[in-house]
Amino acid sequence: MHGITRCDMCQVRREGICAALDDDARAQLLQISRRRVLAAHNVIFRDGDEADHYFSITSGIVKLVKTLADGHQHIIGLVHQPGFMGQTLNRRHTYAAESATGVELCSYPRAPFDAFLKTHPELERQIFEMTVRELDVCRDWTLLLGRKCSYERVAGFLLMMARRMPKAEGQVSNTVHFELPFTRAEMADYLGLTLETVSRQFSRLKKKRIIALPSSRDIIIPDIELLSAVAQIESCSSAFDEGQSRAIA
Amino acid sequence: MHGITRCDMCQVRREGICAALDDDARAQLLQISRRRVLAAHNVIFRDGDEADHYFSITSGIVKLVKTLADGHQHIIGLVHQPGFMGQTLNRRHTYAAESATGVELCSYPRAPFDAFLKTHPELERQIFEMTVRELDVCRDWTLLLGRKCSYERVAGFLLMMARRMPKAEGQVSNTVHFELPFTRAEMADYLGLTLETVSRQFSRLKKKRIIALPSSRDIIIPDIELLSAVAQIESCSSAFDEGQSRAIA
DNA sequence: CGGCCAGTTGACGGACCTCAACTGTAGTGG
DNA sequence: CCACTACAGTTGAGGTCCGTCAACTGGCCG
Repeated sequence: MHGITRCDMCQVRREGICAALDDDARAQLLQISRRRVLAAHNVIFRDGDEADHYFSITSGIVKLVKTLADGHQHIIGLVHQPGFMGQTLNRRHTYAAESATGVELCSYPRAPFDAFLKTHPELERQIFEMTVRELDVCRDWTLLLGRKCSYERVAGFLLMMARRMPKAEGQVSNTVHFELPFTRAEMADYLGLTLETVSRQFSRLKKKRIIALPSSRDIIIPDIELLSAVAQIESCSSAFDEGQSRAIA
Repeated sequence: MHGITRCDMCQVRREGICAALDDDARAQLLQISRRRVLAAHNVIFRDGDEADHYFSITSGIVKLVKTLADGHQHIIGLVHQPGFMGQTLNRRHTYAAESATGVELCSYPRAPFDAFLKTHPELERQIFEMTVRELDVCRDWTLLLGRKCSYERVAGFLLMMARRMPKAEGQVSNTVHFELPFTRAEMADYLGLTLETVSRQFSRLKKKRIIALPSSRDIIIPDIELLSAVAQIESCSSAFDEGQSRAIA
């Protein structure tokens, strides 16, 4: 009836918000959507902008950023594909969003999307569930920021990235290999550290052979279980024992 | 038809989840709800428990707590009245909930509540909005934990508490007076600090006359704007200049 | 009174920040 | 081809904020 739409090519049409919709509803939503393809480091919206659009991330990673008065940035969240942004009760955004990698997204003007939501409770349900998941992730992050030392934070970050990497077919090995789409400074802004500290912890992880770094963005994790153990250490000093881990007092 | 129900006495029936419901629907929901009244420091659910109930907090404050392997606790969130808990996609809770103050709540078994939700999208919408708000709060908290020094964190915490205090009738002054329902250790667990550091920052705030402490739990904030300024400082060292604040380089 | 707990304060050390120098890589243009 | 620049990243030296350990105070209750 509609012929081929861009939805048919979409990587995430069986995930994300569209997973909740049947073909008809998706075609209807398509009417009010606008496709955007962004290179890395482009602004999607700014802190203080009118929150007049919703966004469905179909490819890539988006940074949610607060800029402090002294110019420092803090990344309060990452939205990976398939993701959704724009749920807020405020009239204006309280943080900025920019593409961390190349990003593809569908944007929806607020008013017609809200109207569509009213007639499609299954979509609202889906967005609700995605929001609940984000809240869980955010709460876990407060634990990392509040209670972990720099070594554990960096390990935790790499672990999160590794777990989000699509597994190769029939992948069973513990080895993960991926390219980091972030600078040391960006990771620092996310981890509540400085870029120097992040770099030092990379060096430490490398020295202990928990990761290998063919180049600075090229991460090989020989054994993800090992990395996971490092990320969960709860006594900071034990991270500094070479080899044996000390019992916790 | 039903005569007087306990909902008629409820402080928050015009807020929280019940605000979304008309009298009939509320009466219906009442059928599956169970009222619980808890003193401070009682467990509502434990980390790892089956997530088989939802909870609507009608009075008091609930702590969401993760216990680490070394016995330390971290408070990942507070739920104030009117609040809602239990939205999770996991079969089991990933943190514990316990009353921080005296708490009154309505609990709803998961299955019938979910069924009720299906027929009352306005309630789902309400819970969704409350979840979005919590996500916003949680993201702001990551900024505090990731980028603020102990002085700012304690100020930020007091500011949050002060803002949640119900204003007296026609209150226009900048003065706020309330009783803290937390020990220094609990605040430390929330702020990612130690109880000693929290205590030191209380002393500092007191010495600078930003707060007054008739007793250790009795907080008087003479000028909330002043406290707000302290909480938003973005250069840590400037917090230590007595009197003048240094320009940020 | 004595025990217990919350809270305060001090001394000290360590993890992380700041400042700085240096390396490596990529892009530009003579 | 080789400066020259620009930027990401690494590494070191030194200072400081905060955690650890400890002693002390004050209130409460049996």
